[in-house]
Amino acid sequence: MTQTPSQSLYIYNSLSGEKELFKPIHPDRVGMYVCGPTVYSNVHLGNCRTFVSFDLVFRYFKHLGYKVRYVRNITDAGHLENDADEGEDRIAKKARLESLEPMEIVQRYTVDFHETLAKFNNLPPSIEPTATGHIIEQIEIIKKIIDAGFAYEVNGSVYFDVLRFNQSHDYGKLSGRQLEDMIANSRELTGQSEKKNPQDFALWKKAEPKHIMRWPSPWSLGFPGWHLECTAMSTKYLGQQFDIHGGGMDLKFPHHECEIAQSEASTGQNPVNYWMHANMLTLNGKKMAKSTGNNILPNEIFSGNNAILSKSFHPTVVRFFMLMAHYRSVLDFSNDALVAAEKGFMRLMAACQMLSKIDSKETSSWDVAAWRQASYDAMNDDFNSPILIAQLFEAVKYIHRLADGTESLNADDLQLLKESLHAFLFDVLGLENVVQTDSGNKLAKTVELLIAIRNEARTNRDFTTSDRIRDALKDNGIILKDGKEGTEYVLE
RNA sequence: GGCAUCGUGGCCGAGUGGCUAGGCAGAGGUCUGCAAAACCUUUUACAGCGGUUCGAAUCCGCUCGAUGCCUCCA
Repeated sequence: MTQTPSQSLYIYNSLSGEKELFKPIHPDRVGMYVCGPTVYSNVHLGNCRTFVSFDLVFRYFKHLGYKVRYVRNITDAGHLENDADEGEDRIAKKARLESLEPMEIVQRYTVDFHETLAKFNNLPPSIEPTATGHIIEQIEIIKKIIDAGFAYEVNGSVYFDVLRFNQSHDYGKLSGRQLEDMIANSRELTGQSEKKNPQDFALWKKAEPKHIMRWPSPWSLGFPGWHLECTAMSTKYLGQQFDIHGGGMDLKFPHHECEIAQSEASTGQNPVNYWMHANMLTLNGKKMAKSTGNNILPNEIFSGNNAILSKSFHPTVVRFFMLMAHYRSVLDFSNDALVAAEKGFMRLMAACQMLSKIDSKETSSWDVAAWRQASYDAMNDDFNSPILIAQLFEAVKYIHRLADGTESLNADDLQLLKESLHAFLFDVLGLENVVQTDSGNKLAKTVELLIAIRNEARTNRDFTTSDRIRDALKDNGIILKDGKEGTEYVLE
């Protein structure tokens, strides 16, 4: 593989609100943490978009030659239904509703999560820790925060003292909020909270009698707060300071704001150099969310089993559709958009196959290196996959010209084009070539025989026979395409 | 109500001051027995109003509209 061009990668940092030159803490290494799912139900398509977005980031860093440690957690405890004072643990609730052990719920939906992301061709993270596997680490962090004076215990529960923290730190810097505004705008829902202030959040909760997930701690038999697990697991595997922290836009506040507060309170250090937030996938113009029912499941798309869909779609087409938008933009899901994406994707794949049959010439009439650099420039500008894809379609145009001889490439340039295109399509974007010709098996032999018979009939101007073969094959999902090089076929 | 983001041609979706984004659809053409497919060419933009500038989709202000967060959600 040829060397990649010199790179200057810029990342939009949510904390500063600007694109910043990426400088890793350790040369040639990247530490990245992304908030994973709470495994109490099937992942919906909106969830998947976030993980596809960060899979793109992961893949691109790897492609550039970085050694990447990608940590993505599984939240299997501590994520409350509601307000931290009264809410029920999401997993425990689901377990109660389905009469299962909480860990059966966790297992079922963790498996679903992995299977679904694998269909989208997401690479598995380097480490996938669980919240329940890191209770001890979480307790240790709570102790440090208490010792630093930024947390207090009430009736066996421990809360983070946001007001106290804000006196010496900036609570709200990530989400652009002022604590005074939050206080002014908060309405007391109930007067019986044991928290000092509504803005305080739980680090440890004492378990109610009905709460079956519980662990011993210095304060009570209980369970850790949701925000704490990510602080514990990210710093354990990536260090007190690491390069990139990602997650969905909806986690910016309060979840990520609280993570910053917890880290700064316990270590005195800002934990993350680059905060990245992936935007929402909408359906009917509204955010997909489990709680509102405004969502669509990946399997419904793969099977076409949903009223808004006209047909089924391959996972890689859905991935391509997602990557046609920038990760920081809201993307609206629709059948029409998917159909358009699919057609474009197929054209890309067809050109890719065409390229393998092209021969090199003495000279090059097209500057492949410049095209390649423009493609890298797109990705280096905050992972701008839509621009990269536009570049790939530019390459498609030239591949067609190479095929009909109006442009030419010498052997080196042709090789560079093949390697680059392949790398961008399959390594960086993580697409899969799903164009099926099925060559070599029994079906292929049969179809090729029928094509031969049909072409004999066409030569003899026996169009009744030739059309009969074409129509019959079409009825069985085999489409014939008559081209200059002969007749090819694709499976529907 | 507060904070933030956004409003681009029939649809999706890039683009932070001047140079064709791209895809899909539409139109014309090439090829073909016909069709499909493929390929080539091509039309329709920048929510509204005002301002800054030689010049704005791009900067500023206002208006209208949409979305996200402010309670759990990627």
